[in-house]
Amino acid sequence: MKIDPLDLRQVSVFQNATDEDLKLIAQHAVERSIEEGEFFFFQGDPADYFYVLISGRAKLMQTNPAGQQVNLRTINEWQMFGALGAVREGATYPASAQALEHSTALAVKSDTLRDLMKTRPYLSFDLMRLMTGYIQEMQERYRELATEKVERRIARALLRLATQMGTKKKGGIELSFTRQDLAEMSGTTLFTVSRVMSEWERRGLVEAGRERVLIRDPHGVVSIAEELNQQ
Amino acid sequence: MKIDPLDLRQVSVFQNATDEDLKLIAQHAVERSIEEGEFFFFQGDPADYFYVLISGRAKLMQTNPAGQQVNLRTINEWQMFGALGAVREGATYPASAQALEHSTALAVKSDTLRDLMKTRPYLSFDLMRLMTGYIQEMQERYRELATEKVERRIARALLRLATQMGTKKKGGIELSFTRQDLAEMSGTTLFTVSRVMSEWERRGLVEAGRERVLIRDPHGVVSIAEELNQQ
DNA sequence: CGAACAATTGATCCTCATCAAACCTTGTGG
DNA sequence: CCACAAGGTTTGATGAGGATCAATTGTTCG
Repeated sequence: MKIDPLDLRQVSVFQNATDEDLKLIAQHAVERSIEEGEFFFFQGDPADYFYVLISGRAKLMQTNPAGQQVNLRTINEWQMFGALGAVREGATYPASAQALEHSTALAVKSDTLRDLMKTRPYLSFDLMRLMTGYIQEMQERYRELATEKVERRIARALLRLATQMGTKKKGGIELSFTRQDLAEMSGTTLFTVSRVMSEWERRGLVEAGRERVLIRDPHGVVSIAEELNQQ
Repeated sequence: MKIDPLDLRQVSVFQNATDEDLKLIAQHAVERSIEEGEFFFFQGDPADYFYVLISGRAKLMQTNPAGQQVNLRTINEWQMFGALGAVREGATYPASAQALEHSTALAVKSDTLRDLMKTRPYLSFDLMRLMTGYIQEMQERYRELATEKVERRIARALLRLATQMGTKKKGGIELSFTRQDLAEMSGTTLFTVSRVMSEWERRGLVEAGRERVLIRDPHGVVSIAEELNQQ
């Protein structure tokens, strides 16, 4: 699959890049395709490349020494990932990137971006904008995890997923993921997620299936996520 | 209190700045002193200024709609805070900054930094380095909160505090904070922190007092923080 | 049809949060 | 200098919220 360099402008960090910038980046890019379950990189690897996903879906996750995982975020087409290494020379990836389905990404040497940014402030700004977004999201999720009850956390994770990768179907918003995925996204276990989903189904908020959830009543889910006096 | 502009080089983001840069920033800076418990800014305020703490201590914290708080980090002298707004025009602070003691900070219009960065890539890089550091720390703390037990989280919070603001005394490392602070830092309650501290004191790891902890056996605390098979 | 894997459900147990009461420590004002 | 107030800390009792484990039931795909 050959990529038109100008397609790279869909990447948020490259929204203000010139055509020349994009061509230059494309020239330095290598395409990498991997199968479901395989990894683009592992936590701890030297962060010599950053990636742009051009097809498929992946997830960023952290693992603790005991092997338990948490999902940091899911990566969709035209999103950049593994870019933290572009800033610190000699850095290592702070998380692992695993394909959720057959996926293809462009790999670009971190130096390339670093060099470009030296003379193109708009690139730095757009990358910083992305970073501040991550910081805010992580801060929020941290607070959530520290202060909110599971049901609400699951509701939030579901809504985040819906905006990130939900597809509107008749009757609601369709999502595709396992209970395990959702559990890792909300800091709980697949059992708890399953119970909560069953309860929601009973209440008519969602329709659950294997690796699939249809949100019938988005407003109802929002009200669980937001409701104040969750005594 | 008048500040020598060159002192600003102690700020990590300004480590590579020229003398002229620093003078320019100093010219645009306003000094603000506040008392213990008061706020430099609140979560949700327009982020028109970034700050550099020049004396005292402060904390960054997030509050949820119900009023529960979590501590994101403590701010020490010559650290920058509230800088996320320097990137996004029209942004609001994602957290509140409260003084832990009488504190003074330089407030600088976000625009100033934004304009400087347009022509000084080293500033952008140093700010990005700071940001990637935050992202990594938040990712780690998020994982901790999702997967580790309280005792270990408290141990980690304690160690983080020790490196950030511990002072070596004979017999150990001395720290100054309330149980409540530590609880907010590790996502638990002051009661649990108190119990854990008592237990550690019984084991000879620490010596606890009012608003004060002396770490007698740092290695012992580390082993609690790291130990694998915390079955 | 069978194997592999996702999901459900029930039973049990454990970690912590919550609430209440008492205790210490520090600083202040009479 | 003592008494008292304010706020930090400790400790106990209790219970809820979820994790964990086990067994069973879908679902999908070769």
